[in-house]
Amino acid sequence: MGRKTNGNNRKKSKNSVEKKKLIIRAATEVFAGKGFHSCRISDIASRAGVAYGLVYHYFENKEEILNTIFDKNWGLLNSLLEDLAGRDIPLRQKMTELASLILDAYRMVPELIHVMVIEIARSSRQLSRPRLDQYVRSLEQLGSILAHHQRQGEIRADLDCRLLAYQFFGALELVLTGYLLHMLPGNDRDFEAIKKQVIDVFLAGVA
Amino acid sequence: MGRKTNGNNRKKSKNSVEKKKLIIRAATEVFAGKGFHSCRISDIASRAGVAYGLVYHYFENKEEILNTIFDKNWGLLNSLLEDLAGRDIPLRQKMTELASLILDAYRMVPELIHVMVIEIARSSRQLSRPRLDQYVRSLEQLGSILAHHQRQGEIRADLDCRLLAYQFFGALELVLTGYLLHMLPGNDRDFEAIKKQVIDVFLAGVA
DNA sequence: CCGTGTGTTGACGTTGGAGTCAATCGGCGG
DNA sequence: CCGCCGATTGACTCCAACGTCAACACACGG
Repeated sequence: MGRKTNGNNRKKSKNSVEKKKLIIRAATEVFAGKGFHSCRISDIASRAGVAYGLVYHYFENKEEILNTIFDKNWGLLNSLLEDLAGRDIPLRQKMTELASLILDAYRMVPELIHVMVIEIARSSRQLSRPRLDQYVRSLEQLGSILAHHQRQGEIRADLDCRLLAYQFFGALELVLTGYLLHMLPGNDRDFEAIKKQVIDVFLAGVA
Repeated sequence: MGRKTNGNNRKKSKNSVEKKKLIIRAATEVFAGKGFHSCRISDIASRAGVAYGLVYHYFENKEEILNTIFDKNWGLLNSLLEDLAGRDIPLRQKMTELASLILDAYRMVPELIHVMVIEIARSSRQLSRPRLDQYVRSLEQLGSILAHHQRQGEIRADLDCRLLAYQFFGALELVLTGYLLHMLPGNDRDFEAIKKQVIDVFLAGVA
């Protein structure tokens, strides 16, 4: 299968990195399709078109695959949030960028988002500590962004911003779940309308 | 263990009904503690203080236990929603009753709510059809309640009530999750404040 | 007082699937 | 051309947990 191993470093061939990605992609699809718990390593291997044992060559176990998927992608969300915290733009624009990242990501790679939202976020008990911390960090970050705008008078003073962050995230998340479970029908035009409504209602609610 | 089997019907002694409840209670605690997937039947049996095999005397398998828990309690939610749909009271009062049912239930039996929210609602793939249907039905019911008030002019005409239902539920749910995962601290006083804020923001947002 | 039933027990057989590993492949450097 | 070493394979071992089942307990009716 491998071709030229060009002048990279010796330890990891370029090919090996590709293989790892291949397995991650396959795992994402399988997790989305059968769920994390009910799929077997062999499902991932055969979906990726590699031997059973190879999965263990690249990953400790199933859990580590899930963690890898989570870390890489949740990191994107966190860095957007950190970025937004530093920028001096209207609240609406911040909320729009946040909602866009999440909803657009779904449009691009629905299986990935399925795994992120359904399989990981709510596993609670088996959600390993680092995972939970990232989750919490996102919420806290959003909370402090909101608090900043509250000081500017854009948000009513009597509201708890920490709680508001949970409310907004929750609303976004269940709307997404509706799509994931095919409860809500939707095409691209609808998507923009949804984004708009979620943000409008939130902003009108806190103003 | 058994005492008098009084003049009940012959098939099921009163005692047997109690035993079944005992197992359900134990299962709820265990599910909440270790998660549905990672707990064993033997965990439930020993928590209930009964023999392993007895669990199979009362239930087909682990899945059926979960379904039993779900059905009984989600039914309560659905009947409240149906009730609210028929009553002629202000929107605020309806939302308050709904939020109260959910949040107060948590205050009474946190482990149960933990299982309902975390373990069941988001299992999606393995969520058996009847379960999913009940879930959807609740959302639809709330959606039509909102639509009714929209016709009365209490909700802006440009909003999609179906989507609003998802937004409200989602907000409530993630706030609850915050508590369940101990991300949000809370005592009884806070609880009322939270309920108020979630409803206030929603109503202000849709008005 | 025995016979029948449901209630209850825990050891046992089975199995799905995780994780191991010895063997083979294949590219690259020498 | 050779030998090394990472990449790759899939058969095999092992075990946890499921679900079964034969036997025992105990209450009641006859």
